[in-house]
Amino acid sequence: MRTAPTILHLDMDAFFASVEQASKPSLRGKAVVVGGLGPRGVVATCSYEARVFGVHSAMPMGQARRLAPHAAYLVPRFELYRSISEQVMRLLRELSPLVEPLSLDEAFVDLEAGGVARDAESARGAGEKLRAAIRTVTGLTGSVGLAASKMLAKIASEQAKPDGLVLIPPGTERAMLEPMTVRTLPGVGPATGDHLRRAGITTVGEIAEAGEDELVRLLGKAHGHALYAMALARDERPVVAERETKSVSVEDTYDVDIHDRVRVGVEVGRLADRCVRRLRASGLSGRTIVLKVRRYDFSTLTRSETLRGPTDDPAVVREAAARLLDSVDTTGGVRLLGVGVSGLADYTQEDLFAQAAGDRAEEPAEETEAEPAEEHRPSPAERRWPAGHDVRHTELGHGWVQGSGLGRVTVRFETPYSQVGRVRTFPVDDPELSPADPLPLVAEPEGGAAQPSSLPLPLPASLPKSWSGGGGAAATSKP
DNA sequence: TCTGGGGTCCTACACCTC
DNA sequence: TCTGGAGGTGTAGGACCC
Repeated sequence: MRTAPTILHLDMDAFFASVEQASKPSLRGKAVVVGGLGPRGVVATCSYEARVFGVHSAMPMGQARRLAPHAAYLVPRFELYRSISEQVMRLLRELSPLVEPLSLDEAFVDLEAGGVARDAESARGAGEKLRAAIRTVTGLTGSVGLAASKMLAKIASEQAKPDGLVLIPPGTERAMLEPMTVRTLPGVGPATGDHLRRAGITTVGEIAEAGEDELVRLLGKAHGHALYAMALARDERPVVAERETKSVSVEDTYDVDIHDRVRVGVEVGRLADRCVRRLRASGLSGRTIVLKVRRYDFSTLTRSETLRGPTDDPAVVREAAARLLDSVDTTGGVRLLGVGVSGLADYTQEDLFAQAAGDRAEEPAEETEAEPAEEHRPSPAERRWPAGHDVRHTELGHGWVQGSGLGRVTVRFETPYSQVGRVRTFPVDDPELSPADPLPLVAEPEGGAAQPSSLPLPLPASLPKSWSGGGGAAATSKP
């Protein structure tokens, strides 16, 4: 393990919710919950103000609404979050070529590989400059952890939240870890946590005391060895810049369980098409087709089939998924269906079966979302005007959708740079109202690309010209 | 109260080949 | 020739992460 705390973990604070607060002045300082708004939606992220009421990620939306009835409930806008994430990742790459993104709002950086830090002092300096640059470029806050390994850097950034920086000095790691709960360690979730608790192990120190053999006996070889090493603060995993994709999948949870077997088949076909579109967009093909079914009672099963060679042919994937569905009992209803492809390759093998199926194989339509099934369509108002999305009125200017329904849409007219705006309600088909692209969170400087000279880090190129976050977010277009 | 979506990794077992 | 492993592959499920 390295001797200097030169691995940095960045975690943006309440990312989706913070982006929404930055783009909507009326939500600043308020409880904001972002997630699926349907009857089976869950919370993706919520602001710190919402957490005060006990709301947290992965919580069912209904429960969140009971805990925080006055919070703002918004549909995620992944295109917008992705574009802001790219700005942040560019700042990280200014520090080092070794940047490992974990998600839109989290990444590891190897500062030593970038030559920007050799010791605790220079690492801390780089971390503080990064936080300042993120704030300047995006207007958002991120928390930074610095340590000699990935595991410890991640624990440090967790301690730093919100809007802070924590550095774990080398040599202090074991003493720091000992009293912490086992759930602090990556890879210990509810099941492993319970397992350990039943064996009388609740702290990291107790894992170390129990010994490696006992851990392996309790949790199996891989998990046991890994956890024991982590408890001793041993983590040699390098920061890896490029990760190969191992599988591509799509799935949908339905607002109401599907009982009709024909309809289940139709949905599986749609999911197969969507999965192939994603596969092709990444220039990939795959050999193993996986069907996932979650039944009415939440029991989940998967069925898979491995083909002779990789394919990206929609007809082949549809047919394989249909064969897999034949082996599944769906009486009682299904709440979720999914189709995935693994065993990926970056080439396809024309197999005879695909050629035979060729005549029947029409290309999947170039749509971004499959049409939801007729009987579960969201109302036209909800579909056209998702909560939180940006709109433009010919006279009143830029705003966002506060809510819609019953033929009306309520809009608050404000921008990231304005005061709190006023609310107006319109008929959903008002010709003066149209969906709009999100605005950058930080106003571009006068005259375009010119940047102030006092910035702590070089800025990336000016914001993307096309901010295409408008229509795509999934939650309200779900069947 | 009622549990998303998109992934990764591990384990266990059956089956096959050497 | 028979038999018992070892090891690879395919399949299913579980846990975990963000």
